[in-house]
Amino acid sequence: MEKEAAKGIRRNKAQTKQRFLDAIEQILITKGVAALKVNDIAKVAGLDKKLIYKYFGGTEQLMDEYIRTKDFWSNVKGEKVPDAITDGGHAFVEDMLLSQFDYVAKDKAFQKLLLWRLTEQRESLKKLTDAQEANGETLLQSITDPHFGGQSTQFRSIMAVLIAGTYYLDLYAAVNGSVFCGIDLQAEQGRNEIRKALSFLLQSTYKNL
Amino acid sequence: MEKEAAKGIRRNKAQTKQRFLDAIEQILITKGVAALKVNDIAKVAGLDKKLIYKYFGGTEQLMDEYIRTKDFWSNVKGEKVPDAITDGGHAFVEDMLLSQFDYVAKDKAFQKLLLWRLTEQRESLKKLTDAQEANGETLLQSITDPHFGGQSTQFRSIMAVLIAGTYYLDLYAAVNGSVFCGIDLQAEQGRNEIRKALSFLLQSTYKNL
DNA sequence: TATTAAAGTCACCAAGTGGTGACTAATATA
DNA sequence: TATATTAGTCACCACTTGGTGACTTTAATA
Repeated sequence: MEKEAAKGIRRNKAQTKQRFLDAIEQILITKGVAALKVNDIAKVAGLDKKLIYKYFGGTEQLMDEYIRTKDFWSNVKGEKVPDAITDGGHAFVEDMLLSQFDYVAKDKAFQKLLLWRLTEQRESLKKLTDAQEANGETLLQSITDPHFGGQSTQFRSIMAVLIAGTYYLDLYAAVNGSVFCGIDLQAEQGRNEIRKALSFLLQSTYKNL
Repeated sequence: MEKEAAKGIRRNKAQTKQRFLDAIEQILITKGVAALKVNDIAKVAGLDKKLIYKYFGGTEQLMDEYIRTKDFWSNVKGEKVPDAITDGGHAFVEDMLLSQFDYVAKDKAFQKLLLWRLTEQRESLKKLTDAQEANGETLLQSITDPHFGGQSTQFRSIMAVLIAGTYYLDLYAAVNGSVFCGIDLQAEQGRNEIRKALSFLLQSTYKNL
């Protein structure tokens, strides 16, 4: 019983597993976490739910595998650390912050993941969080900590506020009337105001901290 | 059939309705929105679910009434606008921001409401949002707009980022390992760093904008 | 005290939920 | 080609879900 190495044949375990993972994402995006039920997942995947138990062990494990296998780093990947940093990472951090603001706005699945993480404790989500933290820690240590020295913790707190701010605003914009503090978060003009605010706050930090 | 004016008697419609509303809050706090099911609500309230349909029309309406009747303004109420403002509202806004940061951390029910609002579109939640916006608008127009003049929109964007930041950090702290950007959001020390960050960013805004 | 309206209970239903055992169908190898 | 193995289907189960009609119990008032 050799594997067929996933050709486009009728019966293919790997392909079928992927179909379920795709179904998860589709439902997540369109209906949210609460709609992730076995019967519906199978319906969307166009396959029998029995296979979910056979291949993943159950819905929970399927969801975990989705979280584990989804690539959330495409936005960060492009951000290679420049060779020489002369501004304490100002330009780099600003770019990261702004592109994150745009990335989260676009990736509906990632939005749901953020929300999911605020709603439920789940090992696979915790893993994702830890990975994000570890990734950030590396950047902070290599780029900004040296520049801010004794104030590095204060800088981290500021970054926490700014990043948290972009997350919340993107999540808020996706659901509500989207006007927050009088700023229309769905309009390009409003989003530009937020970008300017982020840049301003970061600039002030680099100047005054 | 006169009303008994809600004495502590055995059969009392008003009291019974309140019991259901209390049950909603309890479940919301302990298990989250997803756990708001008719049978469970009735069980927690210690009454028959039929009464939910009789008195409210159904679970949906009961939830709506909970959202409508809960007082979310206790944190803002204390914040009476001072008579004379000479600092462009700096002290007032700072106090508002910091006390909001603490209020949201404490009120578990409000946290769930914030989350709910990011998860689902619901008329009663929209109403709550609109009320918040209207309230904020009044403050912005009377206090900060005059001070910032042509930059008032930019100031609003900054406030949006800062408020959104406190919301997200409080929500995040309530669920996860609670370390965000290397800051421990459950430890008093970490929360103090965030407070300092908020104050610093606001101060910079008042100085440099 | 008898009557009546409302408060509250209970048994029951239909639809949806997660989950499984027994089956059929395809396919790799002996 | 025969056979074992795995992919995939299907019918079915027990339980939970939202929801209701028929009932009993309380208590205000004629």
